[in-house]
Amino acid sequence: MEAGESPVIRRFSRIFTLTDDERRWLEAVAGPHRTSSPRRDIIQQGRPIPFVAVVQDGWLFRYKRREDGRRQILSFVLPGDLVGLHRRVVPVGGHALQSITPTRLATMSDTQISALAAEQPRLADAMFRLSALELAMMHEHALRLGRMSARERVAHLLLELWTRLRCTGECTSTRFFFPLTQEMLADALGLSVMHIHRMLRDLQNEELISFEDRRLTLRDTEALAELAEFDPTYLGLRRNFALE
Amino acid sequence: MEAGESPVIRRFSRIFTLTDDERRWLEAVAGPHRTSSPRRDIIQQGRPIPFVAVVQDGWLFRYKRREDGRRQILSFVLPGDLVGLHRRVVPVGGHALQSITPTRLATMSDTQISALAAEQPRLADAMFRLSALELAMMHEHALRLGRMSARERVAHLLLELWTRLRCTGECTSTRFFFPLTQEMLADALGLSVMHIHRMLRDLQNEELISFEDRRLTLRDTEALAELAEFDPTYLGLRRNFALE
DNA sequence: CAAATTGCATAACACACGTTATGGACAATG
DNA sequence: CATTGTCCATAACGTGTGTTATGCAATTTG
Repeated sequence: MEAGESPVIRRFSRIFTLTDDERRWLEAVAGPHRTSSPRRDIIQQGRPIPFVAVVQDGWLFRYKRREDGRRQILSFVLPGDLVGLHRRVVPVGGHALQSITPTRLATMSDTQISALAAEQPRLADAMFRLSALELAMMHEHALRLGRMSARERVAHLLLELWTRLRCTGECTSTRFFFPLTQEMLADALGLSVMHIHRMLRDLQNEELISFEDRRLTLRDTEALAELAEFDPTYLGLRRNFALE
Repeated sequence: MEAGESPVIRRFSRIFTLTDDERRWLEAVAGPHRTSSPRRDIIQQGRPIPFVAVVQDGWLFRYKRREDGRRQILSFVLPGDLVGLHRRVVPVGGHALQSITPTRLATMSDTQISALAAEQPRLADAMFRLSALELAMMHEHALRLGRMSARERVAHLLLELWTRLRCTGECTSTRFFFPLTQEMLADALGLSVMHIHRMLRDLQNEELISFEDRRLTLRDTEALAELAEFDPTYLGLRRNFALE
């Protein structure tokens, strides 16, 4: 895995070894780039999905909002992830997509997408696999929300984010840039801001994690993984990937 | 929508009008049928996905189990639903599939699946749409688990099941066969059995629902929908489908 | 046909987590 | 450069939901 490659290529490289042709195709597919400042709704709930794109840079999240204002964050979207993939079959999205940091998306035209299956069947498979992975992450998210304690939920989510970042080379140690607010964590994990705060304080006091600046350090990944029963196989990685 | 048709055909008919050719293809695609008695694991967590199939009859659910024995039910699988769709790209499943009632599955061969895109592009699209729907239901499930009260969760799930059953013609009134135990509801909704019991008792006392035999009656669907902010558009149906 | 298990029910008690209130550091804004 | 808002922090208190115990009818099992 070379430095300087786009996150998509690093992402696909995890699935299989890319041929030069496929590599070129992936580099060429990126249509016009769309940039966005932080805290902008890029796709709105109940509105048409405007494009298919690959995240080149930045963090985002998908969320649903209830009439009374309560918000549920469904998933975090990191560099190398795809958005809007279901545009062709479900033109109107049931959830919104919001940027957390400044972001850069590489859009893909509808014609490129529909030509994919015929021209690059292995890449089409890889995309299918990525969308299967998205479902698998939602399954794990349901497990977190339904059957984990607050403490476990926090630890589990932090480990998932760390693992996904390492998977595309966005992170190479146990410290990484962490732009999520406590409110976002609360809305992702089905908890109150107060309680997220308590859990983060506890984990810090126990020296399992620490914050400096806007950076998070996982000080004892094994203890965290045991605490949360974290097993990254659902991310399409082998069991001990997190402990390398 | 005619009686006696297989649930798959009724399901696909909701998406678009099937040609005679497509109808024949769908009827022919059903390979060997697999039947199962209640409470059997048909697919096991961490084991290869043995086949792709359409549910012809019966209720099932997908679930994950934690090391300490706690269980999270991810989704309920009803007649007309597809299972094992990701087999080709993710051979090992991250969750199990269990039958609730006696079930009948119509399996589809791998060659049929891979020929689908070329031979029946509209059916392939419909399947893609069904898998997008599965993701949308997981999103709604996350919303239930993370940001609804126990009372709302119960009402919302009952309405979802009712709507899905009506969608394939399994149910035509507000009363339907309901094989879920309180334990299953608890494990689906992230609650304790005791609390599910409390909520069901309350809803019964308020005459919003009632049970006779193993049949559930929704006595006031509008009140339930308002209570739970239920809006079936995420099921690919128009907003007021539930109130027809 | 016993025996064991499952599903449902009621009650008392416990606690994990939510709510509300308040303040301070910092960043964004006019 | 005030001003406003955001994010984080600490504290006291309230409650929705979990836990444990127990019984009984219906079902499954040997």
